[in-house]
Amino acid sequence: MTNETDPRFARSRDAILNAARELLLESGPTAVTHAQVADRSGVGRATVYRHWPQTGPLLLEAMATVPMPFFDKPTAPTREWLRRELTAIARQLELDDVRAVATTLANTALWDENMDASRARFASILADRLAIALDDAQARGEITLTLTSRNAAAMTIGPMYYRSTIERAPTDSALIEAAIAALGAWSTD
Amino acid sequence: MTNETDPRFARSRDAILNAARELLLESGPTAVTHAQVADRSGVGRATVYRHWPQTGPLLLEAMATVPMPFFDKPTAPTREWLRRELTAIARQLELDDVRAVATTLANTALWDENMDASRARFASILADRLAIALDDAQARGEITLTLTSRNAAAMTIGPMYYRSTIERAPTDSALIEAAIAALGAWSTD
DNA sequence: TGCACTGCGAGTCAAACTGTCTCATAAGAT
DNA sequence: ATCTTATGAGACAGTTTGACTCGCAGTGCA
Repeated sequence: MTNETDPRFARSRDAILNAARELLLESGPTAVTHAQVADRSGVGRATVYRHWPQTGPLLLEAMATVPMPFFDKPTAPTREWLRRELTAIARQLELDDVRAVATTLANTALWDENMDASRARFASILADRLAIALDDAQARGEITLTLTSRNAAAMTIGPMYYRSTIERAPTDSALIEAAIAALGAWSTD
Repeated sequence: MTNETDPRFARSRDAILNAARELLLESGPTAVTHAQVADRSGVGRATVYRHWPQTGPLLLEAMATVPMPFFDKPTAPTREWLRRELTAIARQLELDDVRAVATTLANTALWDENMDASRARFASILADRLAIALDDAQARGEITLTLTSRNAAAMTIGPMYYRSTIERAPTDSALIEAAIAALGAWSTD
């Protein structure tokens, strides 16, 4: 049967995933078909079927190859860390492929349960990491939260996400600062 | 040729649009094909082609039949009006069809310029209305904005949009209050 | 180096789907 | 009552889809 370690297998797999990612970025999720992926990757059509009999999982794995913005391990002071992270996320959201993956995830998840699981995983990683960082910061007296820490992700990423996907414009630093300030009262020292 | 006022024409058109909207809601934008719309609407396949030779414009018009949340005409006091409007938008975002239209718009707009024009129109209506209302409120001394009024839509709708489309959970009132507070310093009288 | 293994490309094939056209019908206008 | 015209049904070629073959060649092992 299929040997996962065979270099030929790995080569085809990579070529297919690359082509799928390119197609998603250039023409959207509907362009990720067996035929188009085969053409683009130079791999035979039958080979694409062998690796991914359904295009859904292929699209899912292709999306996973795009590095998505996450909250890195928090450092002190939390406010500076948060500012850095949010700025990085804002910059990421200006990249075409990140926007493509994010909006495809949000949209496809409404009808595809595998995609929905992926969305949920992504959302909870972001929410968890930020909540932990903020709870720690509060414990250290850096901030007095006016918001549940579970609301922090929506409050900070939400505006940037809306700005880049609906308003389709870059996020300015004023928006980031306002979001940081909205989390609670930061101690000024 | 085609007579726009012919009741037969209007009947078919309505049936087609309804079927397209239902298909979008149930199975996503890829389900809006001539064949499926014809089946669902009970209209002949040729008739669907006669009305909309391309499925793109059909999807666009079908989406326009879903009532999307907008900022209504502002009333005083602005803070109460804003709270009411945001609460209404949050409730709208919990409806499946509104979420389907919003995320389909954001996603499809990345590759379809007609969809992108629709997205831009929608975004600027929201941003304009809110900006005008807030500038007026500031002129009347109700608030001192800490944010450009152009940033207000992203700051207020963004968190709710992220919450409903990425985190897939209802918006609580604390999130709305925090967003309102983040706009600036409200006069307390 | 030579051999056995197995993933691969190319091709075939039926089924389904797409887009276009024709034609008889009946709903609607006059 | 008669003319107009949107419609449904169906035919049709061209394309796409998904499932197979088969000979070939890259790979691991002796």
